[in-house]
Parts: sequence; C-alpha cells; structure tokens
Amino acid sequence: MDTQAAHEILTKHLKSNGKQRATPERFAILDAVLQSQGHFDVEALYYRLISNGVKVSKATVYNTLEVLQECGLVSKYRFAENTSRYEKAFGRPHHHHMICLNCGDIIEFTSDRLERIQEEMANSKGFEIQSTTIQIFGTCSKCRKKV
Amino acid sequence: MDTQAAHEILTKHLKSNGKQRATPERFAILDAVLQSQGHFDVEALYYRLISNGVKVSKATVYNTLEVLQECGLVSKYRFAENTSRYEKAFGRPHHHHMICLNCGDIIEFTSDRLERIQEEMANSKGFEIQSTTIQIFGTCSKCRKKV
DNA sequence: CTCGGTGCAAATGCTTTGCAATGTC
DNA sequence: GACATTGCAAAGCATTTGCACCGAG
Repeated sequence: MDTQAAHEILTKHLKSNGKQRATPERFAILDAVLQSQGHFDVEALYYRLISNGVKVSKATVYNTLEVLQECGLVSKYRFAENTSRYEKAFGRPHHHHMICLNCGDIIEFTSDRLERIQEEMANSKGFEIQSTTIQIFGTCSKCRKKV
Repeated sequence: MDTQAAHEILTKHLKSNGKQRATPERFAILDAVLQSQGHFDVEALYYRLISNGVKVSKATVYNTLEVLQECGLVSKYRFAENTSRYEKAFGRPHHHHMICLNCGDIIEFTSDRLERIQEEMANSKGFEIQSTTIQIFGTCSKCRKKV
C-alpha cells in the first residue's frame, strides 16, 4: 500500500487537531498496521512491533490505534469475543463480515445495495451516518460440508 | 408478554439438551428479562433482581443469559463500549440499531430488504446464517439540531 | 522551554472460574 | 443418590490510568 499517503493522512490529522504531536511511535505503529493482512488484535500488533525491534508500550499501541481510527486509517470491530479487533482501512473499500461460529473464519463482502438501503434508513430517521457495521454470524461453507 | 410461552421455550430447551436442569433461578432471571424494556446490561439486570428480592449471584445471571441466548429468548449485543448489552428477543421482530455516538441513544429499525439482501449474500458464499447484526453509528436527529 | 506523549506498573471493570454446598432429576 | 447448578470470592483479561521522564514544536 501507499505508505507515504497514509503518513500524510496521519500528519495532517495530527496537525489539524492543533495539539497532537507527530511521534516516531505513532508512525511506527501505522507502518505495522499497513503491513498487516486481515484482522488483528492489540496483542498481535504489539507482538509484531516488539519482534521487529520497535520499542513501544501497549498503552501507546492502544492510544495510537484510537488516533488512527479517528483519521480513518483503521477500523475497529467487535465480533463475538471480548477482544477488539482492528484492520487497516486505508485503500480498502468499505466492507462487511460473515463470521463462522464454528471455525472462526471471517469472510468479507461488499454490497452497494446494502450501503444504499442503510443510507435510506438513516435518512428516514434524520440520522447522520458516521460508520456502519454488518455482521452475519453462522456457519461457513467448509464447516457445513464437514457436518 | 406471554410469560408462559417463554417458560415453555426455556423448559423445552433445557430438556432437549439432556442434562440441563430447570432451576428456579433460571426462571426468575427469565421473568426479569421479560419485564425489561429495551437494552440492559448484566449489572442492571442483577440489580433489578436483587431489588425484587430474588436471591441470585452475578455468575448465575451470566450463565443464564447464555442459556437464554441459546434458545433465542434474548439477544446479546456489543456496541461501542466494553460491556455486553442484552435485550429480550421473545415476541419481537428481528431488528437492527442506529447508535448515536453523541448521546448514546439507540434507535431500532427493521428492513425486510436488508434481511433479504443479507440472505442473498450469504447464499452466494454458501454461508448458513444463524444471526445477523447491523449497527449504524453516527449522530441522531436530536443531536444534529443542537450543534 | 512547554506541555503532549511515552513507558511502566498498578488499577479498573467485565466476565469467568474453582470449589464446596445445594437441590433437581 | 448423582451430578448439574449455585454462590461466593478469587482469578483472568483487555483496556485504562497515574505519574515521572522524555522529546516534539
């Protein structure tokens, strides 16, 4: 992905907020996020950072993920478990998830029609959408065959 | 609501599982759930039970809510916060939520079209739906007017 | 030089667990 | 009686917080 563009987004966001500072930790975490594939939790991201020799604390990872979320570079999800999961949102279309309750697999999908209907529903209630999440829980095709 | 019908569902579910027992605590918790309006968390439900003179432990509340979820009498949600929220699912149509990030208000809505498209999406992936959740985060009409 | 950010470790708060006592089947 | 369930308190975890130190602006 375009690392530079992502850095710029973060830089701009930090400046626009007036008092937020551009620290090396924040960019290091952003880089790690950009390199990630699929969903990850704080633990995994933290571990990857440490493994790569980046010296950060978990508190900073939490803090930074929140900042990255604010500027739309990462999305935060909460599936069935008690852990928050994240994924990079840069350069990716808005999508949703089918979560297999048997094997834990997550299948992503997009649907313009779903987006459109959601907008209609929101408009009809005078609600202004900031983000939407659709989660379909069930059994994936692989697991269905096994039974 | 039809308390008796709900009791029957629970009874049947417990029996069908072979080893689960029908304890007074479980029915007391079910009753408290049936009396609830809207969403609640474990804390609130527990407090209400205690206030009503029902002697249960929080552990049992957690346990029972899981059982009730299994037999479709309650739904569990996870919105933005770190607390699980529940609501009774008995005698209610399947619906979704718009969550106001400003005032925390939750607006419920239903949409046959959304349900249908979700089914189509799942079918096309060979995915078997067990439950679905749609959450629209944003700003409600009341809060929009205030700004 | 200021004040926001970081690291660490302790604290918090929801949820789960271990185990003896209880009561359903 | 056997054993699932309960209550209690302790343990687990993910996440947050307090505070001294550091370093971006």
